[in-house]
Amino acid sequence: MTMLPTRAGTKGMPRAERERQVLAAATEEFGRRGYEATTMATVAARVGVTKPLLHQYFGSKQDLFLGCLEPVGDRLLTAVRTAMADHDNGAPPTPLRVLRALFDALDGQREAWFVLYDPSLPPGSEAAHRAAHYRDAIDELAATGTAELLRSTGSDDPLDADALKYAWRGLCTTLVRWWIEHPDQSPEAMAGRCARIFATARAVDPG
Amino acid sequence: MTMLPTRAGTKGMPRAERERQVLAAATEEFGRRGYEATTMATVAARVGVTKPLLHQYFGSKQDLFLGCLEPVGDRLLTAVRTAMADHDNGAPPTPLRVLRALFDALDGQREAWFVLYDPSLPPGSEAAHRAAHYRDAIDELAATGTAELLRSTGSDDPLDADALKYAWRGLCTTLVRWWIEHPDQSPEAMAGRCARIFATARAVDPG
DNA sequence: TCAGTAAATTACCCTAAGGTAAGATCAGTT
DNA sequence: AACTGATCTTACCTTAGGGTAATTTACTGA
Repeated sequence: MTMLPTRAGTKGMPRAERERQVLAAATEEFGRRGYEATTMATVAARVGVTKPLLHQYFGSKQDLFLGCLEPVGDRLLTAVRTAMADHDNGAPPTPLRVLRALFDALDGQREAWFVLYDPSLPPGSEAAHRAAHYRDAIDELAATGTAELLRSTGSDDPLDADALKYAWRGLCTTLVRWWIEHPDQSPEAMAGRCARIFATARAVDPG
Repeated sequence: MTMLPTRAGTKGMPRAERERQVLAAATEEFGRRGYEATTMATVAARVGVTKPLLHQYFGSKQDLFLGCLEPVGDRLLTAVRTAMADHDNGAPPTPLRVLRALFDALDGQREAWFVLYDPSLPPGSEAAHRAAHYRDAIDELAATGTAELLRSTGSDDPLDADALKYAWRGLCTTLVRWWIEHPDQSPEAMAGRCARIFATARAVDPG
């Protein structure tokens, strides 16, 4: 009698399921094209539905974006957090552990990274603030790692620390982008490749 | 009698001068906000003029973009080319020489870098192709540098080479972006900072 | 002084896209 | 068989922005 979580409605599928579908499609679309270039109609079409339904279910375009941002941000943040926490003495160095964690967390939906790092979010908007909040939280974690490094080389310039943190963030973004362009690469393969690349970079003549 | 390069016209200024003004403003705007988010009206307003004038002088929005792209692309390409050419034996290592050349070439108009690396260009458009052409030309130069490095570490995976090239490009982009957020930093200061950052990165425990 | 020309603007058109209102379609219930 | 409620669509409104046509303004030179 009571229809608790039963499939309901007409032609389509229950709301919860449709919402999951939409969020997956929107995350990929926002990540790939960016917020500005993504249209509600396109997202709707991807799941075989029309625009008004998205508005009924999620509200405005920005609300839909926020719906994508939260799970992605949480997932990435905890991935980095745990990767930095378990530093067994036999484990790979922290940067590689973090990268490996990111690749694992993004596997299956690699574009999700760019939901966090979308430069086309309306400045000053709720979406921009929330995305920045997640970025800052991740940067915070990165900062503890880089600070350690900087002490070891004797640099105490705070701007150096900031730039290094920034460079690390940019490097992660770049590597994820490369990964997206090479869909056949597994997270493991990527982690190994990063290790080799780091080793190569270390071979630069220090002038 | 003949009015060769004389100041002409009415209230404003001669066309050549206005065009230079517009190109400077548009380059900054395209670089800062990206192609999509830049509006003709905004660029026009920046130089105290209205939209139709831009169309009369440059044609379409894309034409205006191409007008910005060409000088920027040429400037950056030759900067990198010459930086890689003069490797005296006492000089800093190639990556740092290239960065220094970029900072010098971009000084006074740092956003110009992102005219080349704008992800919001209409896919398949003339603008996208031309920008890609410049990027590829610069990458080509970078590839000769990274290939040398890779030989020295024994890796012969072509994907490693591609990823390294890609990572280098991304690192440059990231460093320029940091620089834009720190307007008081001179090119010299940036070059020095990059050297310190590289040294710090080399201190990562190789696992 | 008056014609010619360059510089620039006002007023307009058209399309794309965010957003909404109202109705259509169907599952299950009574 | 009619009702209820969930799903989903058609048709529409509104705004922003690229682009154009026609006109105005003012300098220059005869």
